[in-house]
Amino acid sequence: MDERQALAAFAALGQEHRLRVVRALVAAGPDGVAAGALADAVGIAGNTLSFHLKELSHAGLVASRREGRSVIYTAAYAGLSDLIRFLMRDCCQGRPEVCAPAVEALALAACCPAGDRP
Amino acid sequence: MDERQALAAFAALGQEHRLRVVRALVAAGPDGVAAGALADAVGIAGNTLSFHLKELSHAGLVASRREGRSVIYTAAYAGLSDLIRFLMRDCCQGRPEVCAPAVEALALAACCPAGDRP
DNA sequence: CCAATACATCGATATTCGTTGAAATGTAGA
DNA sequence: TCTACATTTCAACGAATATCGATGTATTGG
Repeated sequence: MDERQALAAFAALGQEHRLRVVRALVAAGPDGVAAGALADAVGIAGNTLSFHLKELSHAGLVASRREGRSVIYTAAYAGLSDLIRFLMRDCCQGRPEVCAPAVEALALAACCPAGDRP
Repeated sequence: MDERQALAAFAALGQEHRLRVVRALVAAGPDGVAAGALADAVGIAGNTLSFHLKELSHAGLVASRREGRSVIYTAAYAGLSDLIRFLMRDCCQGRPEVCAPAVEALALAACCPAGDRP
């Protein structure tokens, strides 16, 4: 991932409705959510959502597939992971003790439903 | 971390010069970098950098301390970690096999200098 | 084929954001 | 104290962006 892609991704996430879309898709898992249902969940008009989904797609944060009349959107987990790696790359000058706790906390917290963690 | 903070953080990172500042600070480690040196590294005027640092500080992504005439900025590792956790919270509906590879890659990649990884 | 559903695109507008130049604040040495 | 240095604040301008309304495209069922 280069700086240009990372900028597009962070800028995409720095917008209320787009962040909600991505979080909804992250929580929904690989099954994804139809565009119409996303519009309801986020509370915006369909055309506005389309604009935001295009932005997210261009940033590599979501993917889409057509199913009948609906278009199903899913989170692009690889894109999210690349983004995080880009941000933390070469951190702490070879002194892992500085940021290892943060990474550890992430690994524990990321993949369990809320309330199901130690 | 709530949505408001996460939005501020992502919006802050979605700007070329601010992203470079954060990455420079992440790479610099806990010693930090003086504002003047940051301005040179990023290639912007001091007053413009001040504007961006204020934004980053308000988003909880950087911290600062005064040392003589200089103000030393450091990355707020806790803030970065919270942000990532917020983004990935409740992912993949309890099916960790979907995003575990991403988290694993991150843990391996984050805390080693480039070229020092398997 | 026609109508209805589900999304996407386009043009216009209003707001937000980043940069600049000038001035102010704070700190250290002569 | 006076001067130089380092950083911040402020007002204002130009550029980027989110939203809305209307229109366009694709898919399904009658």
